[in-house]
Amino acid sequence: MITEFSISPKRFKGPLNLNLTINSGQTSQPPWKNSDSYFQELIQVDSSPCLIQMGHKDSDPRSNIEIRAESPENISKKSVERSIRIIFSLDHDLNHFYRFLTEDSKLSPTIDFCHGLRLFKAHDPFECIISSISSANCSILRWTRSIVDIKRKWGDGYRFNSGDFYTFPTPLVMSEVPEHDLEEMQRHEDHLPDDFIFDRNLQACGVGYRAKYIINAARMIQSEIDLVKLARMNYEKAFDTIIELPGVGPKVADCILLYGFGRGQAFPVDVWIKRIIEKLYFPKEELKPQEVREFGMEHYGKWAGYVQLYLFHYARESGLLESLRKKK
DNA sequence: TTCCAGGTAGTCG
DNA sequence: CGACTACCTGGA
Repeated sequence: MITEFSISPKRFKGPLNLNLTINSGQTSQPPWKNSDSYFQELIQVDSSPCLIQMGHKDSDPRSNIEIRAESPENISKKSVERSIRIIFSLDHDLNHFYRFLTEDSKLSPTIDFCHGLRLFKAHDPFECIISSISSANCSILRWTRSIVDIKRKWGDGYRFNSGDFYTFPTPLVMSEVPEHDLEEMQRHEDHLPDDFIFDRNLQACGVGYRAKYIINAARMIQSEIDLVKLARMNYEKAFDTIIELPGVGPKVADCILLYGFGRGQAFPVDVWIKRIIEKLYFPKEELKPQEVREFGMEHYGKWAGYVQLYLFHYARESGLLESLRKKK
């Protein structure tokens, strides 16, 4: 079944830059496949697989967003639109946010560099959790490639005219994946072909020492940690719960809550955000990551997540990042 | 070749 | 607690 429709920019507040949003390295998921100025990804809509293809008409960010949804099941346009509005944060009022940025002279320069950048939220919270764990101490290029690899190896595949797409595997599937070559080999016991290639294990996806974290996190989500309940908890309770997962420290926990669960008050602090905040607000002193986190949450309130996103992207594009490099 | 990338877990004082 | 360090991997 195929559904096509468009969303007028009049139906959300403020600009949207799809390309910027999708490719800004947010740990919700890897970038969507880009083909011919349209973006594609397989998502779940009403628990059914659905290939989304979307882009601005004539690649003009001010024009309608054109959307095509294809699914083996019957899916309503309304459900598709609801999913897209969530993933691309179309219900967030960026005009309101830009007024907030303008009030702080430290933040106002970010607007020009980030015009239309929105939170790129998870279409699968579990994928976001594993992505965030994989991103720790790792380049964006590498963790995104790992996630794509994981989907191809253990996700459910669907074939469309525009290519093959895969879901992210469930916690149950991930909890049973071999950690490394040795474990993969052991599972085959004694009937191994001579030309056997070890590639259906987690470390072969390039996640390195995080393989152990990922499998154990999947097991905990499978058994004791209920993501549905997590979504209903207040922030600190949810933070205390999710940080119990192996490989999840404060930065990753805040990323999961921001991108995976849409908690805008999250302020994930990595080394760059720490340096940027120090540079802008505390030029004479050095803060601890925890102090930067508290500063961000108190100072930026419900916009903390966006400020983090904008500061990071701004610093990266403006050259501020380079000037802050190697101080350690 | 050596270094570093959007941190975390483990150890030690 | 706070400070310190090892850690997979691959691109520059």
